[in-house]
Parts: sequence; structure tokens; C-alpha cells
Amino acid sequence: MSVRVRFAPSPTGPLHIGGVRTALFNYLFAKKNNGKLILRIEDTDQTRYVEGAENYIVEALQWVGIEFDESVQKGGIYAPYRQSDRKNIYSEQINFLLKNKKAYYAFDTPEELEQMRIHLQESKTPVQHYNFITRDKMKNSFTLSDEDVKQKITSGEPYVVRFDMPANKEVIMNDLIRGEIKVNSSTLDDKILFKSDGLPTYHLANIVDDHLMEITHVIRGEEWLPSLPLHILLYDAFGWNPPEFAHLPLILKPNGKGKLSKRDGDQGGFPVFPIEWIDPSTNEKSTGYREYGYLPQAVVNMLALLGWNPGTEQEIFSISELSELFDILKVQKAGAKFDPKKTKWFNQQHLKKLDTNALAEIYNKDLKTKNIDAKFDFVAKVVDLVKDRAVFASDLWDLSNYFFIPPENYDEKAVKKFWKDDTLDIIRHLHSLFSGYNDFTSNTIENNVKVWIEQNQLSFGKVLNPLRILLVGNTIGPHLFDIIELLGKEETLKRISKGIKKFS
RNA sequence: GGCCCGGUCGUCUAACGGUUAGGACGUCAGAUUUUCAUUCUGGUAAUCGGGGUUCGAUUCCCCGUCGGGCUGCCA
Repeated sequence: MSVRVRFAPSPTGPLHIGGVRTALFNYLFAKKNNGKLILRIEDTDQTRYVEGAENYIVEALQWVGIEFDESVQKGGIYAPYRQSDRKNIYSEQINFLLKNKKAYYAFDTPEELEQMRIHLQESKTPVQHYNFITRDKMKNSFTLSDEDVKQKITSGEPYVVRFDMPANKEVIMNDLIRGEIKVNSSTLDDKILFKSDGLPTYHLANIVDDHLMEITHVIRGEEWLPSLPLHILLYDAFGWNPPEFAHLPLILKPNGKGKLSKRDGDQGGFPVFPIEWIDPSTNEKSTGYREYGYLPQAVVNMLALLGWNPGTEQEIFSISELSELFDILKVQKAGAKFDPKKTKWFNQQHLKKLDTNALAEIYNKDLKTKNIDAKFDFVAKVVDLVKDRAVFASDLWDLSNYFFIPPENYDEKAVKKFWKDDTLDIIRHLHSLFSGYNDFTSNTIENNVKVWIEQNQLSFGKVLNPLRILLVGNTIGPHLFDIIELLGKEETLKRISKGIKKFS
């Protein structure tokens, strides 16, 4: 049987970076096993519907490079792929469970349920659930006569359908990552499978769809582990074979206390969403990895190694390398704390691997938004010179803006440190020296200047630092003579003259 | 409270039951450099605690402890 896995997000807001990792692991697993990856939208909670969330999910996943074989957009033979479009399927399936006494009707109001919970809490019962004990005191198929139930339903009274959770049954499960897990069903509850709004809950919908869509492996977050026994029992109730399960460890806050959340990103100054999200109700904007300047391949690399590794000492991978190497059995059991610093390092590494033209392409777009129209060749040369010191593509501007705009001011500290009484004379000499050069290439100028420095018994620092200040505005940047060559004779002399005027 | 899952440097992690417990990020120091950055070299630092099993436990078992998740007509 060929592998079929799914990523099943709920369109209740932007996709969290943890969700992206779950999608990634599904993708890698599918690729590794020559299987298919399905995107299924789980929108059975209409009260939590958020405008734009579904589009966001699709765009975000596309950005990181996760492609689906079947989805709402792409279609497929198991369509529809949006749960709100599959309502009739769930009603049919819930009737099957009802008919076979695996599920039952319940008419308790939210207030009555709340009462029950308070009661159980006060009585300090060890297991505080709507279950085989407490249901005898509630309004449901067990306590009401068949006629009453029928009457209530036909009269339009709201009802839910609950799972008839058996008592004292050892449920033995297997998880690809964690191994065997045992739970006694008496600690579980009669979960609602079908809501009074006519839609299924996640529990019902995901079992029905996974079965109908012939999903072979369910790879999802660890937060689903507690409902695994329910799911197994549901497959059993339907008489279906369950797929294999793998529950991924959670991504934790950098300090390790709890799941990573949006707040952590705001406080720690790092994104937790793949791409920018603007909350439609508050207009609040959250910057994404994309807007922050992260490369998608770096995000993928970082995410893949958060909770998994191939067992070698290699750290930098492309998504296709990961697809080759991925092994679900090697996924870590413990939650992994998110490390913003290492994430930056991953980006730096991938930025370095990027070829100059590709990076220049990105930078050129950036320049255009700043209304700077430079020749591509020139941009590429600039990029080549400064790319080693960039962590983000967005660093490029800070690193090289002086190539496009002459410095307006000179850094005060740098001036104070390097501009001495005799500096102006030296700079004047350099100006006339440069004016005489016809060959304005880095090496030639460097050799000439060095000879001149030695002849006049000056030091490099004394000459080159002030010169750098006039050309760059500060004592930073790549090899000075490379800068000079790129700037060209005319521009170099212009900047020196400007400096002479300023300091005269 | 109940149920479930976890615990190797600060962080991500490696280690057929036998290793001087390895690598990476970070950090610190040094080297290189006209500057900043890069780069290079080196240092730093860990098996949660207690019992077992074993000739020998990071590794297997039990207890404790700590951490996390779940406990909704949410997913």
C-alpha cells in the first residue's frame, strides 16, 4: 500500500511555525516514501472561522516549499478537501455509530454541563468526566426513554451525539516515535462527536476523513496524544483499520516553559509565523520569517533539525537532501526549545550558499523599493563583496548602502579616533595620487599606495582609516581597495574632495 | 485534581550495555586583517535524584522529582 499522509490545519488564524514543522515532517515522510501529501482544511468550528486564514496557510506553505499532491486548490479523487464541504458524509457516518450503539444522543445544556463539572470538582472525584458513571445523572439516551429522545429530536430540541466510551478497557496503542502506550478507557470520557450545529467535532471528522482518504500515517503534534485512545476506539467502532500514528514533540518557548506562542516572538524579537499576518479584526500586524529576511530554505533546515537529525554531523541541508534522509523513527521524543540565535545562523549559512546573482536579484528588488536604480552588474559586484558578512538579505543595505549613496556624515567616533592634525595633508596627497592613476583596479592602487606609504614613512592605519571614513562614512566594510575599484575613479575623487572641503 | 508523554553541556543533539560522553549554536580567549565582519585555532560546559538488573549502565526496570501536553458542543 502506498504511503498517504495529510496535513490538516484549522483556518482559525495564521499558521504557527510549529504547524509549519508538522507540515514539513509530513512532506518529508511522503517524499522519502514516494507517497502522497494531502492538504485538508479542518473548518468544522464555524465560530472560530477567521477571514483569510485558509489563504494564508496555502501561501505560507508554498513559500517554504511544501507542495501538496491533493488539496482544495489542486483537487484529487478524494475531494472535497474542505471539511465544511463534507457535511453529509459525517451525518451518514454518525448515524452508523448511533445505529450500532457506539454513540448516543445527549440533550444537556451548556449550563447543565458546567454544573456537572463544578459538582465533580467539589466532590474531588478522581476522574472528572462525562462518562459511564456520570451520564446516568444527565439528559441522554441512557436516562431518557426512546420515545422521549425521539420526541425531543423531532421537536427540534438541540442535541449532540456522544461516543459511548466503554468502561475498564485496556487500550493498547502504538506510536512510531514513542512505542507502545496503554490507557484504561475508564479514565476517558464520552466525547462529543457531533455538535448541535450539525457539524462533527475534530474527533469524528478526522477519523472519517483519514479513513475515506486512505491515509496510511497520521503525523501530528504531541498535543493530540491524549485523544489517541479515543481515535483508536473510534476506528474500532467503525470496524476500520487505523493508520499508523506518529506524535511529534512540541516546539517550546526559548526558556522552555510551555508551547511557543505569538507572545514569545513579540518579546524575543523573532517571528513565529512563516509570513506576515494582519489580524482582520484588530489590524494588528505580525511580521513573518519571509518579511524578516529569512530564506525559506533556512527556515526548513532549522525546523527539520528541531526534533530530528540524521545521526551524522552534517547540519546544513537542502529540502531535497532532507527528503532523502528523513526517518520518522529518529524523531526526538522530548520537546525542543526554539533557539532564535541558531535560527539566524542557519540563515547565514544558507545565504552564503546562495550564488551571488541570486542574492543580487533579491537585493536589487530591495534597492528598487528605495528608489535606487543601479546596474545589475554593479549590484552583483557589491553583493559579492559584502555577502559574507550578512546574516539576512535585508542586512545587505546596511552593509553596502555607501556604494549607492555617498556618505552625508562621518561617524563621530571614527573621526575622533582617526582624524589627526596631519590627516588633511595626507588625504590631499592621496587625491593627487589617485588623479594620476589610469589603471584603477584594486591591486594596482593598493600596490601604489603601499609604496607611497612606505616612502613617506607613514603607517597603514594612519592613511587608510581616514580615507575609508571619507569613502564609506565609517571604519567598517570590506577591503578598502576593492571598495575604491568598485566606486571608480570619478566617484572616489569626488568623495575625497568633499571630505577635504569638510575638514578644511 | 486525573490521564498521558518526556528529562545528555545554557540551547539543538550524537553515543550495538563497554567512548577521555562526540558535534553544532552560544559564550570566552587567541590568530589573521588598515577597520568592521568573515575565517581559522583553542577553551568552557552535560548524562535530574535514589534504588535495582548486570562483570559493567547515558542506555534496561521501579520509585521519586522536575518539565510539558490534554482534561470544551476548539482544533
